[in-house]
Amino acid sequence: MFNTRTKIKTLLAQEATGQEVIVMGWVRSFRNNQFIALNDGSTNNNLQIVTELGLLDENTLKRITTGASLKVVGELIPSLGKGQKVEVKAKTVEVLGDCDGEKYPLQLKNRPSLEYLREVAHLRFRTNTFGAVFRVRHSLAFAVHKFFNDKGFVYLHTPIVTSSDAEGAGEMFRVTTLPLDNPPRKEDGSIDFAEDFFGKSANLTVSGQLEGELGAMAFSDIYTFGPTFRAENSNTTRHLAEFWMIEPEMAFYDIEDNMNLAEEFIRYIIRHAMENNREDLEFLAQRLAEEEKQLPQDKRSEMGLIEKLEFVLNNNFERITYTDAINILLDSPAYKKKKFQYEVKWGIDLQSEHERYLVEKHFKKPVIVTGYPAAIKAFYMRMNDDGKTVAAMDILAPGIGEIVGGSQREERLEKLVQRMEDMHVPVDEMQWYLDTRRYGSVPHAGFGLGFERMVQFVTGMGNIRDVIPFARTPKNCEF
RNA sequence: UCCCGAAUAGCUCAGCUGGUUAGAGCAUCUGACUGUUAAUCAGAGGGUCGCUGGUUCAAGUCCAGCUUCGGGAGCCA
Repeated sequence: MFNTRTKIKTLLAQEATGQEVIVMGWVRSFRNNQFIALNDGSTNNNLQIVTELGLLDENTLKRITTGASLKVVGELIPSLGKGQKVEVKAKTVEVLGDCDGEKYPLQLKNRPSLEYLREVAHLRFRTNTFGAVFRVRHSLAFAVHKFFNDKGFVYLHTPIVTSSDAEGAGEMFRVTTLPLDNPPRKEDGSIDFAEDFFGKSANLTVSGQLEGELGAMAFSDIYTFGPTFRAENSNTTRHLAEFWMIEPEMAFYDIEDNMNLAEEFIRYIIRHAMENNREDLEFLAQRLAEEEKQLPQDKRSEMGLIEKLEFVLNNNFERITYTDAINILLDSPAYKKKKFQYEVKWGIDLQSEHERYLVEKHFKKPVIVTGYPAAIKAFYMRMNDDGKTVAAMDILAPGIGEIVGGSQREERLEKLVQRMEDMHVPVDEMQWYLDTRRYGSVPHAGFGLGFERMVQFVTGMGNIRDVIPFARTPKNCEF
């Protein structure tokens, strides 16, 4: 058995009584031919390994370079130096893997930029920032499952490859095995997808919601948590071509139940990270604070990262209707001073600048907007009694914008079919979906939460490409 | 896709209104030192100035196109 080591996170919490320990990890720095800062990814804190002069031969000393991997056997003792509580006095040091200093792209003392690290994304996990980000990401993902599991939701795996293009959530990636240079064609010259692998045109999913509704009609409460794809040519700090989405769907829920669940859910996973990743979050808060020092005073956030998260835990989200939102905007000093680039009037879709104003200037906390005009929302959203608005809800977060989009679904068959026809959704292809409304239809609701945007919110990272291990964006599919 | 900005050493950046051999800090390598904490000290190596074309006696510097990156907008989660 090779792995008899103790992880560094565990060792740093132990009482140092000179007990023998085995540690393995990667060299972060090597000072004075004597002091190795070793990291194994279990925590951002390094373990100091002390090698007494003369312990190691010349050759081994030369091989202990930044990035090299080591196996160290030694005694855990109280540190003689000031920077750390405990350290390991080495008995043996074995280089497991060499790391050529001339070629290694990560020399951390250079404080490489986030942009540069994106180019070496295969190595960036070894930095403090990305170590913290991806431990927090893991923790949030774990909390997602724990939250829903504890409430009795069924984790339903909706398909990645679909033939349905009804959701209209965006441009889709086509999945095909047809030859690109010479596809089979029908008599009218169009491509004959009957000859394709699935016998019809297929795409990568843009949402698991419709399939999720099928599950909710049997299990009552389900959720999906999986990759989602949009072939939009979006070049922003908050869009990816491949991202992870959480989509719960609940039978016997109305729009208010839906909002309550979403709010409880967001608080739960943030609290989980706060309780389990405190050190990483404090490191990220520090990083963010230093980054913001570069900004002019008026661009800096009023709250630090930790305060912001605590604020979200301790304050209810503001709930307003779309109509209220429009009225607040029309009454705002920003509107009167003509600060908005886009027109404000009932019926428009809220623009980024409007959402930012509501969230960051007016309420200064997350806001849930409900009751959007039917014309600007998807076909499956339930029509309100006014005949003009639908039971939709968006949760807007400071700095990120829309983090959740959800609705109570239209459970009445005739109204749903009418909406589909009005919005040119192919009713014939959607009979399987309409069956839910034919056979024991019930009021139900659900929402979608973009996981990476949540990770951005919790870690304070400004660019969504820095919160997913390997970002897929237009013109970029490395690694 | 649109608007703005950027691209100079492995990294982070200087390089002014065009003018000899393109600089700094860090990293790397060599040596010294040895309880260091972004260790310190001395020395060395390292560049097709993103690509293509143009203007000019002369282009890292000016112009055009392209590529990539960053910020903002749209689309959205």
